[in-house]
Formats: sequence, C-alpha cells, structure tokens
Amino acid sequence: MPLITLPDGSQRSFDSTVTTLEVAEDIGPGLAQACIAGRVDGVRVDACDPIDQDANLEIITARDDDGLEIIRHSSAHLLAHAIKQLWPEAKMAIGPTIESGFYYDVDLEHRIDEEDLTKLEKRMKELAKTKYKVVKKVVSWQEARDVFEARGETYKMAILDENVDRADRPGLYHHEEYIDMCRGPHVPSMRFTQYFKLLSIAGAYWRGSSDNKMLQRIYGTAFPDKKQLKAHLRKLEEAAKRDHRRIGKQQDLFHMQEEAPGMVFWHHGGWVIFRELEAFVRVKLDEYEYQEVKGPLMMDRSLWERSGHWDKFKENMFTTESENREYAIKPMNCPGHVQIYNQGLKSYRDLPLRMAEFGCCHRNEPSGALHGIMRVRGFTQDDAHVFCTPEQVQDEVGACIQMVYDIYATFGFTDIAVKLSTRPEKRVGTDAMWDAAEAALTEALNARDIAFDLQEGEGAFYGPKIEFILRDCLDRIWQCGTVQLDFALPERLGSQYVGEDNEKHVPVMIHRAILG
RNA sequence: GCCCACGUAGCUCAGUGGUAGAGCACUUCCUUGGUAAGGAAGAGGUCCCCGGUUCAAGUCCGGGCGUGGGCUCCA
Repeated sequence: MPLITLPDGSQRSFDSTVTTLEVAEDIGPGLAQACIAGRVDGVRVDACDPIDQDANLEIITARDDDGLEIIRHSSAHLLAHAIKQLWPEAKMAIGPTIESGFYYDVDLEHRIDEEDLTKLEKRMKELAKTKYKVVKKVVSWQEARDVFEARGETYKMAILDENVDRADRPGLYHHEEYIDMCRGPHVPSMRFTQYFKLLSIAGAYWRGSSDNKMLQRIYGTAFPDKKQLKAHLRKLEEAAKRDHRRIGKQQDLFHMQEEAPGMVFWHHGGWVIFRELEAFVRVKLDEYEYQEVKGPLMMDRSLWERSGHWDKFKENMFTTESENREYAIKPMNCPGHVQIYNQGLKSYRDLPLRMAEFGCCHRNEPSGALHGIMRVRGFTQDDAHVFCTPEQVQDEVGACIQMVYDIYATFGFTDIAVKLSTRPEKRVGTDAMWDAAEAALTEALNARDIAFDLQEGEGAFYGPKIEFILRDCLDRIWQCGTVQLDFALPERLGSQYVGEDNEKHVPVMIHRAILG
C-alpha cells in the first residue's frame, strides 16, 4: 500500500506496487508524457522501477538536470545501438556521460572516420525517430554474464567479472536487438533522444591504463530540444574563436615553430602582457610577504640525485655537459631555493621564510601532451617555497590558499575545482607525519569552506597536495595552482634551523604555485 | 609515449598522377569625403623533411619531424 509523497507535499495512495510512470499518469497525461525517470527518497530510479513502500517521489523530466544527464546517457546507448548495426563485430566497452555530453568506447578493427560519424548520426536519427521503448530487465549476475558471452561482448564480461558482485542483480537495457548493461536510469522511450550531435573521435585506453588496448572513443552531445542543441553548438563555435592560439596569431603575441617544440617565441605584444602579469604578481608577493629570489637555470646532476628528482623524473629532464660534468636544466625551482635557505644558520625566528621566484623551468614533456602555450616544455612558474616549523604549517597553507583565490578572482576565475591528494603507496616519511600533513591541508580547506574532491593515493612522494583546477573557454580543465606540503626535501638537502630548545630541526617546506 | 586526422603564399584554405591556385593581407598606380571603399597591375612557394614507386609526385607508398583532437603522464 505505498503512500507516495510528492515535492509539493501532496500525497497519493496506491493499492499495490506502483512505478514512477504510473504515478505521473495518475497526476496527468502531460506529466506522464514528460516523465523520464524518478527520484525515490533521493535515489534515481527508472520510470518502470517498482515502488513497493511509502516514499518521497520526484518525477524527473527534461527540465531537471538529472533529466538532461539521463537523456545523454541514453544517447550513448543509442550510439552503441547504431554502431552495432553498422559494425556487428564491434565490442562495446563503456559509454558514460561527461560534463557536456557523452562518449562511447568501442573496440573495432575498422577505423572510424569523419564520414562514419555522419553515417552513425544518420542511423541514430532513424532509430530515435521510431521512438522505440527501452525495456529494462533486472537479471542475475549469471544471466547477464550469459547474455554478453553469447554476444561476444568481452568488455561487458570483464566488467561483470571484475566490478560486479555475484550477488548483484544488474539491469539490462534492451534497445530493440541491442542490449547494454547499466546502473541507469535511462529514458523509457527513445523519443527523448532526438537532438544530438556526434563531435569527434579519439583514442582512449581500456580502463584508462596505458598498459591496456587502445579503443576508439566517439564523443557526442545531446539535449532535450533542438534549440538547446543549437545554442550549445553555437557556443562551441564561439569558444573556438577565443582559442588562445588563434588570438596569439591574430594579435601577433607569440609563435611557436618546429625547431623549438613546446617552447614559446614571445613577440613584443605578448611579452608586454607577460611583463604586466609579473608586475601584478610582484605586488601580490609584497602583500603576502614573500622574498623574491633567482636561482641558476641548471645545476649539477648530483644535486638532482640528492633531491630525488633524478630518480623519478630523469626521462623528463633536459641535460647538458661540460668538462666531464653533467648538468640538468631545472625542471622546478625547489632545490635551488633550498640552496639559498641553506646559506648561513637559520633560527626559528627566521621562520616562516617565504621565497618566491619567476622560475624559468624546462621539462621534456611527452610529445603528445603538448598543447599551445597551455602545456609546454619551457615555462615560467610563479613558484614559491615557504620554509616553516610544523606548528606554522596550517596558517601558512591557509595563507597560500588565500593568495590563490585572491589572484584567480582578479582574472575572473570563479569556477575553481579543488582536489586534495593524499599519501601514495611509494612515499617518504612516517605515517604520523602524513597524518598531520593531511589533517593540516584538510583543516585549511575546511576553515575556508572550500569543497574539494579527495584523491586518495594521488599525492606526491614527499607529501600531500592541494590542486586548483581551472576551466578554459572550451570547458577543458587544467590543473593550474598547487599547494603541497613537503617534509622530505629539506631533509634530503640538509636544511636545518635552530629551535627554541636550541636543538636543530628540519623545516617543513610548502610548495606553492598559482600561475603556470 | 599511444590512437586518429592534418602539414600548400604572411593569414584562411582549395587543389584525387600531367605547366602550383583563390580570398584576405602586401607593393605601385588610378578612382572616391562615409566605417572591412572600388578598379588596374605586380610581387610573393624547398607544396614540412628524407627515401621509394612512376615517363611524370603537392597528389601514391615507407620513414622521420611538427601541429590538432583525445588517452596516458604532469615534480
């Protein structure tokens, strides 16, 4: 006898098990038409899922953010349906939604090209136009396994084997002859998936690991109506006009050429902007009480061996040699700053010591990673290192975060994603040190009410880190600023300070970078 | 590094085995008081590099370099 409570507080009582769609029908035919899925006590369910006890129910339509997401998710299934019709031998991997659309990864001998995208879109339109009903069947793990084995869907089998509990009852969505496995929910009818566009083809590793096979990924987007789709495509065109590479060329700001891959030739106009940026940051450095320094561009290899960077990053470091000494061109500024710190004897009264540099660094990034002047091999980092006592860490980290937000706000970046990365498997330091360090970073974020994603095990080997992620005009995300704790580098390079107790201690170092 | 696409005039790009092209920009001249003005003439090319196939390669094949869209990576 489920009693259904709707968002406006009204209640409807049913004699037996009821579905979201049936509740919608009970309210009115218009809502029944618009009903995509339901939210039962906050949990998203398919329109056909049974509700057998009292519950709060919200009906999801295309106006709901969840409705849009479901339409995109089902559009991924529609793409898969079309792929399997055109290339029955294709093996389907995964087809999730992403922020502005969806993709499907497929293992297929045939190389999908632009023309194929047109063919696929055409077939998708034909299929969607039939407005076929999506039929959901909840089955046992074994039944699902048998279905995909019979169909040769080896990736779906792998997902079942490795990611789905044997006791689970997976949902199989029947798109006419095509079957996909999904948590759902999905649209009840493909009449909801009329407005979509396939955008691009790319390679992507199975399960995101470069050890695995590379699959073909097809990206697309979908909307509830034609108007929204057109507006989105228009936005993409407009964003392309704001591409920094295009502006750089049009306004004669900089160029790059074959002989210096990943390195920038700044023309006068671009360099004026660069200098203005530096001037702006210098004002901020004064405000936040930093000392600006400048270290050498290259140092003997042995120094990088002691710092640990050689061991981890030698593949990505440029080197040169002279008179039987091997030098590494600096990929970062920390060891240089430590050398400056190490000059003379430091007292606890000198701490915190905040050292900043417009550090000109070079990293031999993999060729495929380069991107305009966003990801380069030669760059200037507004890099800083704060040497402090363990007690000062939280305040100093807080000040760093404050500075990051202060500077981003000046440039109009308000949509900042934050991630906190914690201890990786391979690491230095004791568990107690990590406990304290992670707690300090978490506290500093919480104190400012900053929401963040936790990335367990993704920290650097020397300490946990906070990453600040910005979005470009094409909605691509770029990790920009970082604040990292480092309780190992000063020790490796022999930094010390004399404490109140007249004993020698190793300072904690905080790495801080805001603009790349 | 991996998958796919691309590399032709300063810029944007066309050119599917047979004498290298267009628009914009540039130079000179003419016309014109009107917001990207019109006309005439001209200059400008290692068709990314190396090799192969062919009577003949910008075009087809192989290798390399670079760029773009992603994936992986990102101290």
